[in-house]
Amino acid sequence: MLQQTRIAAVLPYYDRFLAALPTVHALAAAPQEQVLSLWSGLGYYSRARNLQRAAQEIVANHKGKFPRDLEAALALPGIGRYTAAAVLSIAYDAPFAVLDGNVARVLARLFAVHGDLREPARWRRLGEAAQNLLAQSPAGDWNQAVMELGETVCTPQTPRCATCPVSQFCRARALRLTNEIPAPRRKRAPVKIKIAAAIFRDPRGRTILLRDPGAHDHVLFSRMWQFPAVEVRRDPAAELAKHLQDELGPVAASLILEPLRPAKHTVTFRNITLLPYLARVSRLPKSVRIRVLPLDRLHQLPVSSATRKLAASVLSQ
DNA sequence: AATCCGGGGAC
DNA sequence: GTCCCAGGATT
Repeated sequence: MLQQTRIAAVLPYYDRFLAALPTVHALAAAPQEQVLSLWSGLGYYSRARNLQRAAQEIVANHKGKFPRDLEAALALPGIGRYTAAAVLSIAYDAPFAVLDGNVARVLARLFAVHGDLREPARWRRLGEAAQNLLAQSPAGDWNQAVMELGETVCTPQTPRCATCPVSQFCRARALRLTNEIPAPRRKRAPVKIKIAAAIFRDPRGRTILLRDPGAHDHVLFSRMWQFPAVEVRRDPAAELAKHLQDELGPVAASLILEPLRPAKHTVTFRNITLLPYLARVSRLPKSVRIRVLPLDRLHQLPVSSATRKLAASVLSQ
Protein backbone atom coordinates (compact mmCIF):
# COMPACT_ATOMS: atom_id res chain seq x y z
CA MET A 1 0.00 0.00 0.00
CA LEU A 2 2.84 2.36 0.77
CA GLN A 3 4.30 2.15 -2.74
CA GLN A 4 4.14 5.74 -4.00
CA THR A 5 1.47 6.54 -1.42
CA ARG A 6 1.80 8.58 1.77
CA ILE A 7 1.46 6.92 5.13
CA ALA A 8 -1.43 9.16 6.14
CA ALA A 9 -3.38 8.17 3.03
CA VAL A 10 -2.72 4.48 3.61
CA LEU A 11 -3.60 4.16 7.29
CA PRO A 12 -7.40 3.90 7.09
CA TYR A 13 -7.14 1.47 4.18
CA TYR A 14 -4.55 -0.57 6.04
CA ASP A 15 -6.75 -0.89 9.10
CA ARG A 16 -9.82 -1.91 7.13
CA PHE A 17 -7.80 -4.31 5.00
CA LEU A 18 -6.27 -6.16 7.91
CA ALA A 19 -9.56 -6.26 9.78
CA ALA A 20 -11.20 -7.94 6.79
CA LEU A 21 -8.27 -10.14 5.74
CA PRO A 22 -6.07 -10.63 8.79
CA THR A 23 -3.85 -13.44 7.53
CA VAL A 24 -1.99 -14.39 4.39
CA HIS A 25 -4.29 -17.39 4.10
CA ALA A 26 -7.40 -15.23 4.25
CA LEU A 27 -5.98 -12.93 1.60
CA ALA A 28 -5.00 -15.81 -0.64
CA ALA A 29 -8.46 -17.36 -0.42
CA ALA A 30 -10.51 -14.16 -0.75
CA PRO A 31 -12.50 -13.31 -3.89
CA GLN A 32 -10.49 -10.84 -5.96
CA GLU A 33 -13.48 -8.55 -5.96
CA GLN A 34 -13.30 -8.26 -2.18
CA VAL A 35 -9.60 -7.38 -2.32
CA LEU A 36 -10.22 -4.70 -4.92
CA SER A 37 -13.16 -3.32 -2.95
CA LEU A 38 -10.93 -2.91 0.08
CA TRP A 39 -8.44 -1.10 -2.18
CA SER A 40 -11.08 1.02 -3.88
CA GLY A 41 -10.05 4.68 -3.75
CA LEU A 42 -6.40 4.06 -2.95
CA GLY A 43 -5.22 3.90 -6.56
CA TYR A 44 -2.57 1.85 -8.36
CA TYR A 45 -4.87 -1.14 -8.37
CA SER A 46 -2.31 -3.52 -9.82
CA ARG A 47 -0.78 -3.40 -6.35
CA ALA A 48 -3.90 -5.07 -4.97
CA ARG A 49 -3.91 -7.77 -7.63
CA ASN A 50 -0.19 -8.37 -7.14
CA LEU A 51 -0.54 -8.48 -3.36
CA GLN A 52 -3.13 -11.20 -3.56
CA ARG A 53 -1.13 -13.18 -6.12
CA ALA A 54 1.90 -12.89 -3.85
CA ALA A 55 -0.16 -14.18 -0.95
CA GLN A 56 -1.28 -17.12 -3.05
CA GLU A 57 2.31 -17.93 -4.01
CA ILE A 58 3.43 -17.61 -0.39
CA VAL A 59 0.76 -20.08 0.68
CA ALA A 60 1.45 -22.45 -2.19
CA ASN A 61 5.26 -22.34 -2.27
CA HIS A 62 6.54 -20.89 1.00
CA LYS A 63 4.46 -22.58 3.66
CA GLY A 64 2.55 -19.40 4.36
CA LYS A 65 5.66 -17.44 5.42
CA PHE A 66 7.19 -14.50 3.56
CA PRO A 67 10.46 -15.90 2.15
CA ARG A 68 13.69 -14.99 3.92
CA ASP A 69 15.69 -15.24 0.71
CA LEU A 70 16.11 -12.04 -1.32
CA GLU A 71 15.79 -13.73 -4.69
CA ALA A 72 12.65 -15.55 -3.62
CA ALA A 73 11.16 -12.29 -2.33
CA LEU A 74 11.95 -10.48 -5.59
CA ALA A 75 10.23 -13.28 -7.51
CA LEU A 76 6.90 -12.44 -5.87
CA PRO A 77 4.57 -10.24 -7.91
CA GLY A 78 4.61 -6.62 -6.79
CA ILE A 79 7.81 -7.07 -4.74
CA GLY A 80 10.71 -5.03 -6.11
CA ARG A 81 14.02 -3.94 -4.62
CA TYR A 82 12.50 -1.50 -2.19
CA THR A 83 9.74 -3.71 -0.81
CA ALA A 84 12.00 -6.75 -0.57
CA ALA A 85 14.61 -4.79 1.39
CA ALA A 86 11.96 -3.23 3.61
CA VAL A 87 10.23 -6.49 4.49
CA LEU A 88 13.40 -8.53 4.94
CA SER A 89 15.16 -5.93 7.07
CA ILE A 90 12.17 -5.14 9.26
CA ALA A 91 10.80 -8.65 9.61
CA TYR A 92 14.03 -10.67 9.65
CA ASP A 93 16.76 -8.12 10.44
CA ALA A 94 18.36 -8.91 7.08
CA PRO A 95 21.11 -6.44 6.06
CA PHE A 96 19.45 -4.81 3.05
CA ALA A 97 19.24 -1.02 2.75
CA VAL A 98 16.02 0.44 1.38
CA LEU A 99 15.99 3.13 -1.28
CA ASP A 100 12.73 5.02 -1.60
CA GLY A 101 11.91 8.64 -2.40
CA ASN A 102 12.73 9.75 1.13
CA VAL A 103 16.07 7.96 1.38
CA ALA A 104 17.06 9.14 -2.10
CA ARG A 105 16.40 12.76 -1.14
CA VAL A 106 18.38 12.47 2.11
CA LEU A 107 21.35 10.89 0.36
CA ALA A 108 21.19 13.28 -2.57
CA ARG A 109 21.49 16.21 -0.18
CA LEU A 110 24.10 14.56 2.02
CA PHE A 111 26.34 13.96 -1.00
CA ALA A 112 25.14 16.86 -3.16
CA VAL A 113 23.95 14.63 -6.00
CA HIS A 114 22.87 16.63 -9.05
CA GLY A 115 20.41 15.51 -11.70
CA ASP A 116 17.27 13.39 -11.79
CA LEU A 117 17.49 10.90 -8.94
CA ARG A 118 15.17 8.45 -10.68
CA GLU A 119 17.45 8.02 -13.65
CA PRO A 120 18.45 4.33 -13.44
CA ALA A 121 22.22 4.77 -13.23
CA ARG A 122 21.91 7.47 -10.57
CA TRP A 123 19.29 5.52 -8.63
CA ARG A 124 21.61 2.52 -8.62
CA ARG A 125 24.47 4.63 -7.20
CA LEU A 126 22.16 5.95 -4.51
CA GLY A 127 21.27 2.38 -3.64
CA GLU A 128 24.94 1.54 -3.26
CA ALA A 129 25.41 4.57 -1.03
CA ALA A 130 22.48 3.52 1.10
CA GLN A 131 23.92 0.02 1.42
CA ASN A 132 27.33 1.41 2.45
CA LEU A 133 25.72 3.38 5.27
CA LEU A 134 23.90 0.34 6.60
CA ALA A 135 26.45 -0.54 9.26
CA GLN A 136 23.85 -0.01 11.94
CA SER A 137 21.73 -2.67 13.53
CA PRO A 138 18.95 -3.58 13.57
CA ALA A 139 18.78 -2.94 9.83
CA GLY A 140 15.01 -2.45 9.91
CA ASP A 141 15.29 0.31 12.49
CA TRP A 142 18.04 2.01 10.50
CA ASN A 143 16.04 1.86 7.31
CA GLN A 144 12.94 3.26 8.97
CA ALA A 145 14.98 5.99 10.66
CA VAL A 146 16.42 7.22 7.36
CA MET A 147 13.02 7.15 5.68
CA GLU A 148 11.48 9.03 8.56
CA LEU A 149 14.30 11.58 8.51
CA GLY A 150 13.34 12.28 4.92
CA GLU A 151 9.65 12.44 5.70
CA THR A 152 9.83 14.71 8.72
CA VAL A 153 13.09 16.71 8.51
CA CYS A 154 14.74 16.47 5.11
CA THR A 155 11.51 17.38 3.36
CA PRO A 156 11.25 18.28 -0.33
CA GLN A 157 10.39 21.91 0.39
CA THR A 158 12.02 23.97 3.15
CA PRO A 159 13.90 21.20 4.94
CA ARG A 160 14.31 21.62 8.71
CA CYS A 161 18.09 21.71 8.67
CA ALA A 162 18.26 23.38 12.08
CA THR A 163 16.94 20.23 13.72
CA CYS A 164 18.64 17.74 11.40
CA PRO A 165 20.95 15.33 13.24
CA VAL A 166 23.32 15.06 10.26
CA SER A 167 23.30 18.62 8.95
CA GLN A 168 27.00 18.96 9.81
CA PHE A 169 27.75 16.26 7.22
CA CYS A 170 25.43 17.63 4.55
CA ARG A 171 27.18 18.79 1.39
CA ALA A 172 24.04 20.35 -0.05
CA ARG A 173 23.71 22.49 3.07
CA ALA A 174 27.36 23.49 3.00
CA LEU A 175 26.95 24.52 -0.62
CA ARG A 176 23.58 26.22 0.06
CA LEU A 177 21.96 23.91 -2.49
CA THR A 178 19.21 22.35 -0.38
CA ASN A 179 16.62 24.09 -2.53
CA GLU A 180 18.20 22.87 -5.79
CA ILE A 181 18.83 19.30 -4.65
CA PRO A 182 17.21 17.06 -5.49
CA ALA A 183 16.33 18.23 -9.00
CA PRO A 184 12.57 18.24 -9.63
CA ARG A 185 11.11 15.12 -11.21
CA ARG A 186 10.40 15.72 -14.83
CA LYS A 187 6.78 15.13 -15.68
CA ARG A 188 4.74 14.59 -18.77
CA ALA A 189 2.77 17.52 -20.12
CA PRO A 190 -0.84 17.32 -18.93
CA VAL A 191 -3.62 16.40 -21.35
CA LYS A 192 -7.17 17.67 -20.99
CA ILE A 193 -10.00 15.18 -21.41
CA LYS A 194 -13.75 15.35 -21.00
CA ILE A 195 -15.69 12.26 -19.95
CA ALA A 196 -19.48 12.16 -19.95
CA ALA A 197 -21.10 9.54 -17.77
CA ALA A 198 -24.69 8.38 -17.42
CA ILE A 199 -25.96 7.77 -13.91
CA PHE A 200 -29.16 5.82 -14.19
CA ARG A 201 -31.61 5.97 -11.32
CA ASP A 202 -34.79 3.99 -10.95
CA PRO A 203 -37.65 4.83 -8.55
CA ARG A 204 -36.00 2.74 -5.83
CA GLY A 205 -32.76 4.75 -6.01
CA ARG A 206 -30.84 2.00 -7.76
CA THR A 207 -28.32 2.47 -10.54
CA ILE A 208 -26.22 0.33 -12.89
CA LEU A 209 -22.49 -0.16 -13.23
CA LEU A 210 -20.59 -1.86 -16.05
CA ARG A 211 -17.18 -3.44 -16.32
CA ASP A 212 -14.77 -3.38 -19.26
CA PRO A 213 -17.09 -1.49 -21.59
CA GLY A 214 -14.39 -0.24 -23.93
CA ALA A 215 -10.69 0.39 -24.17
CA HIS A 216 -10.71 4.16 -24.12
CA ASP A 217 -11.79 4.79 -20.54
CA HIS A 218 -9.89 2.00 -18.83
CA VAL A 219 -7.39 4.54 -17.60
CA LEU A 220 -10.00 6.51 -15.74
CA PHE A 221 -11.90 3.62 -14.25
CA SER A 222 -9.02 1.19 -13.79
CA ARG A 223 -10.85 -1.77 -15.33
CA MET A 224 -13.23 -1.78 -12.40
CA TRP A 225 -16.97 -1.23 -12.13
CA GLN A 226 -18.05 2.11 -13.60
CA PHE A 227 -20.96 4.09 -14.91
CA PRO A 228 -21.56 3.96 -18.66
CA ALA A 229 -19.19 6.66 -19.91
CA VAL A 230 -17.42 7.92 -23.00
CA GLU A 231 -14.84 10.52 -23.88
CA VAL A 232 -16.57 13.50 -25.48
CA ARG A 233 -15.49 16.57 -27.47
CA ARG A 234 -18.09 19.11 -28.56
CA ASP A 235 -21.60 17.94 -27.69
CA PRO A 236 -21.32 15.81 -24.55
CA ALA A 237 -25.02 15.00 -24.19
CA ALA A 238 -25.42 13.90 -27.80
CA GLU A 239 -22.21 11.91 -27.83
CA LEU A 240 -23.13 10.22 -24.57
CA ALA A 241 -26.59 9.37 -25.90
CA LYS A 242 -25.07 7.73 -28.95
CA HIS A 243 -22.62 5.81 -26.79
CA LEU A 244 -25.44 4.55 -24.57
CA GLN A 245 -27.31 3.18 -27.56
CA ASP A 246 -24.17 1.41 -28.75
CA GLU A 247 -23.53 -0.02 -25.29
CA LEU A 248 -27.00 -0.79 -24.01
CA GLY A 249 -29.13 -1.05 -27.13
CA PRO A 250 -32.48 0.48 -28.07
CA VAL A 251 -33.51 0.64 -24.42
CA ALA A 252 -31.37 3.78 -24.24
CA ALA A 253 -33.02 5.44 -27.21
CA SER A 254 -35.36 7.96 -25.60
CA LEU A 255 -33.51 8.82 -22.43
CA ILE A 256 -33.61 12.28 -20.91
CA LEU A 257 -30.09 13.14 -19.81
CA GLU A 258 -30.13 15.76 -17.08
CA PRO A 259 -26.74 17.49 -16.72
CA LEU A 260 -25.34 17.73 -13.20
CA ARG A 261 -22.45 19.71 -11.78
CA PRO A 262 -19.13 18.77 -13.46
CA ALA A 263 -16.29 17.43 -11.34
CA LYS A 264 -12.52 17.51 -11.74
CA HIS A 265 -10.37 14.43 -11.62
CA THR A 266 -6.69 13.82 -12.30
CA VAL A 267 -5.06 10.56 -13.33
CA THR A 268 -1.30 10.83 -13.74
CA PHE A 269 -0.91 13.27 -16.62
CA ARG A 270 -4.57 13.51 -17.58
CA ASN A 271 -6.72 16.41 -16.44
CA ILE A 272 -10.24 15.10 -16.64
CA THR A 273 -13.50 16.96 -16.50
CA LEU A 274 -16.23 14.57 -15.44
CA LEU A 275 -19.63 15.45 -16.89
CA PRO A 276 -22.34 13.57 -14.99
CA TYR A 277 -25.77 13.10 -16.55
CA LEU A 278 -28.68 11.80 -14.54
CA ALA A 279 -31.00 9.44 -16.41
CA ARG A 280 -34.22 8.85 -14.52
CA VAL A 281 -35.80 5.58 -15.67
CA SER A 282 -38.70 3.46 -14.55
CA ARG A 283 -36.75 0.28 -15.30
CA LEU A 284 -32.99 -0.17 -15.46
CA PRO A 285 -31.35 -1.74 -18.52
CA LYS A 286 -30.48 -5.41 -18.05
CA SER A 287 -27.44 -7.33 -19.24
CA VAL A 288 -25.02 -9.94 -18.02
CA ARG A 289 -22.34 -7.24 -17.88
CA ILE A 290 -24.46 -4.98 -15.71
CA ARG A 291 -24.59 -4.80 -11.93
CA VAL A 292 -27.59 -3.22 -10.24
CA LEU A 293 -27.19 -1.66 -6.80
CA PRO A 294 -28.34 1.36 -4.76
CA LEU A 295 -26.53 4.59 -5.59
CA ASP A 296 -25.36 4.96 -2.00
CA ARG A 297 -23.92 1.42 -1.85
CA LEU A 298 -21.11 1.74 -4.38
CA HIS A 299 -18.54 0.71 -1.80
CA GLN A 300 -19.81 -2.84 -2.15
CA LEU A 301 -18.02 -3.05 -5.50
CA PRO A 302 -14.52 -2.16 -6.65
CA VAL A 303 -14.79 1.30 -8.18
CA SER A 304 -12.29 4.06 -8.86
CA SER A 305 -12.46 7.47 -7.22
CA ALA A 306 -13.82 8.90 -10.46
CA THR A 307 -16.87 6.68 -10.09
CA ARG A 308 -17.28 7.83 -6.49
CA LYS A 309 -17.16 11.45 -7.60
CA LEU A 310 -19.82 10.82 -10.22
CA ALA A 311 -22.08 9.16 -7.67
CA ALA A 312 -21.51 12.03 -5.27
CA SER A 313 -22.68 14.50 -7.90
CA VAL A 314 -26.09 12.84 -7.85
CA LEU A 315 -26.35 12.28 -4.12
CA SER A 316 -25.48 15.92 -3.39
CA GLN A 317 -28.09 17.48 -5.63
C1' DA B 1 15.55 3.91 -21.06
C1' DA B 2 10.64 5.39 -21.25
C1' DT B 3 6.21 4.98 -19.98
C1' DC B 4 2.36 3.81 -17.39
C1' DC B 5 -0.45 3.40 -13.30
C1' DG B 6 -4.35 6.91 -8.70
C1' DG B 7 -5.11 9.69 -5.55
C1' DG B 8 -4.69 13.18 -2.27
C1' DG B 9 -2.35 16.00 1.37
C1' DA B 10 0.85 19.77 2.12
C1' DC B 11 2.32 23.91 0.56
C1' DG C 1 -2.36 25.34 -8.77
C1' DT C 2 2.05 22.41 -7.96
C1' DC C 3 4.65 18.76 -6.05
C1' DC C 4 5.49 14.16 -4.87
C1' DC C 5 4.71 10.29 -2.12
C1' DA C 6 7.91 4.06 2.48
C1' DG C 7 7.59 1.77 -6.48
C1' DG C 8 6.87 -1.90 -9.78
C1' DA C 9 5.73 -3.82 -14.23
C1' DT C 10 5.84 -3.52 -19.01
C1' DT C 11 7.60 -2.39 -23.38
